[in-house]
Amino acid sequence: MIKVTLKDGVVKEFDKAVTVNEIAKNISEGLARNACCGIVDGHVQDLRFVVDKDSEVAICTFDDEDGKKAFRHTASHMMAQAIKRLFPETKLAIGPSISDGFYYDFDRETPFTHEELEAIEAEMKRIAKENIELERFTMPRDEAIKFMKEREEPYKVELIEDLPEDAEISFYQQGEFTDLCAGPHLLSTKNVKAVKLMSVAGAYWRGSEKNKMLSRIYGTAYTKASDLEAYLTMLEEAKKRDHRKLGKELKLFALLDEGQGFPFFLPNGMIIKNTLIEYWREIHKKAGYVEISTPIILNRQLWERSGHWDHYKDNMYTTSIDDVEHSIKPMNCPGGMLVYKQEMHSYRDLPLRVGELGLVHRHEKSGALHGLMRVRCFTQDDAHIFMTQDQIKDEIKGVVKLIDSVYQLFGFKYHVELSTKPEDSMGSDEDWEIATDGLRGALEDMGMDYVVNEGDGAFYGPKIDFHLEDSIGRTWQCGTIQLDMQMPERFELEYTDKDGTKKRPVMIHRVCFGSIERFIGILIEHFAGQFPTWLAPVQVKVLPISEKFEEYAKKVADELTEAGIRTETDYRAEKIVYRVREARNERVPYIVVVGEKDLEANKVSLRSRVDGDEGQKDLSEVIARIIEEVKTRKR
RNA sequence: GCUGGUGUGGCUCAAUGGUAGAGCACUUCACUCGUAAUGAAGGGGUUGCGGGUUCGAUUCCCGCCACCAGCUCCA
Repeated sequence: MIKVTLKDGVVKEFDKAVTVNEIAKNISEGLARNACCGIVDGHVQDLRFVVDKDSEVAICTFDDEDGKKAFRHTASHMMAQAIKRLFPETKLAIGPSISDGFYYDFDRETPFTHEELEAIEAEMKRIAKENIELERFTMPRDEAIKFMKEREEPYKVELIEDLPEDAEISFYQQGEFTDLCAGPHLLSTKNVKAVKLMSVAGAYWRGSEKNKMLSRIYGTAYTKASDLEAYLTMLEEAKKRDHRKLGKELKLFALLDEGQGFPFFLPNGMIIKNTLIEYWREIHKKAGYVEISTPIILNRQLWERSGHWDHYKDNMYTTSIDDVEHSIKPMNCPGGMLVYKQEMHSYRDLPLRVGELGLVHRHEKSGALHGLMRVRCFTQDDAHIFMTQDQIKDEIKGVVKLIDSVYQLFGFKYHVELSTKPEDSMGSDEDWEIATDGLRGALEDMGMDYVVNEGDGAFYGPKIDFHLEDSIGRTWQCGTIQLDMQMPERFELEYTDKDGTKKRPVMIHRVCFGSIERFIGILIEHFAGQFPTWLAPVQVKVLPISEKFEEYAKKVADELTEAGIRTETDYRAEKIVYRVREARNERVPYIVVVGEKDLEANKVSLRSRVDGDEGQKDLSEVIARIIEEVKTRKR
């Protein structure tokens, strides 16, 4: 039973909770006329809905996604209201709620300064204090256009003009401010007090590069000041896990001016990269893959044949060899095709799974570069699977399982997207349908959750993408499975079927890590630099208490190294606390300290990253433990 | 590529229209130590690059470059 205070003060009880969006839908269908949601007095996390026609009430909480959206959407309107008060000449574009807050796009002669942002925030707080009620009303399309023309809001006029001619256009009004909006909103501005404007950035009108760039202000809002504080603290914490910061601190990789977007791997980073590759080879061998390596530079003719030249040449690096134009590979597939064509294939050979750790180069726009996440040269853990049409589903399932097992190992959360035929594509609609159905069918069979990304496929086929999160919740595409019926056609790939006729195989392009560089970036942020023992660049650090025990420390370190454990020593004439501190800052999983009492007992003192000081142990026990962790790839 | 912001020793940051300073790190010396910073001394910067204004620019102005946030893009 839910008690709700209605707008007119009447308390009603309901046994059914309905979400904000359901109500909003009712409104758009004309079933209800006025809907807002608000915060029930005394329970700031409860939002309420009032529908004035027949007093239907729906309730949701701020913890609901819908409730958060309504709350932050109102905050966004309040920001627009504040800006109209302070800078009346500003033109309004659009302002929705987003996952961690809201934004609003504005058109103004001069960009917003930091000081202006503070003034806007202060004005928003004033608007909250004024406790302004929000009212929804509608008018026919032509009236709505007139209304916004009078107010000199060209962007709003354009938005309304794009709506159907017979549409009833809804508006939300709060005091002197009225905005074109589908809602829903809070009942009043009064509870939107914990507001913070985060940043100003450019954003194209309607998301198109061809349009004018507007000023976008990002902000966030919470029902409680303490929640806002917690959010800001979380962001601060996340910054400490940034792979670019940790990459430098832990000496994993470097990004230098001498090669913008071309990462350098330092010895520590190289251990992680090589260890990942070792793991990759192991699981692929088990899954029935063979491995090849194809050249980095191949001639232009090949790229014309694959279609990459037509679709992608602006992003390819080119060079000339003996007056013949060549390109550095942006993808491995054409090389893979040529390898397939090296011999005749029987249906008995299929599916043929061919892996390649290929270094590819792509000219990404300078503004798109981001640490290891988006670079201009990276290693794809690629593979091409050649198969018959009736093997499609099983092969896709096999790859999905393989990718899932990789992500499980690290404890990654991920989401899956199915991307369909883009505008600029090759191949027949029929081929695309077969391919898309194959991918969708595999996902459905496996009961996987996925979102459909219309028109976002590769030019040669649809794809399933796996997205992983970084420390502040941005997601990056890592794994991908692409089904391709075009390349086999273009390269005239064949196999001999049971009846002796030549048939065309279907192929899958797929990666698990995606880019090893990006994957390492995600790993660094996920583990905050505290890699599982099997990946840690240094697994054990041996520290003698003082110079007197250096000899014993050396003996211990030698034994650890002999057992295949990555061991470092620190014999510097620094205090033991100092050297322990450094080893901890380096995120070394195990620290072994040796002094007088250890020497006497022929033992070592162990500190593990997980359990802290563990006291004296036999060295053989420590070795066995680390080896077991490495073997099982314990997290 | 676009919009905005930032740019000072290896790192984190301070200062100023009169040619730069701290901590950490590094080197040396002393301490010989029991689980997150022992002390002292020393070396290290053409203040991102190029112009302009000025008697004088690291500081003010312009251009470029790089980085950061977002947008666009990501076959």
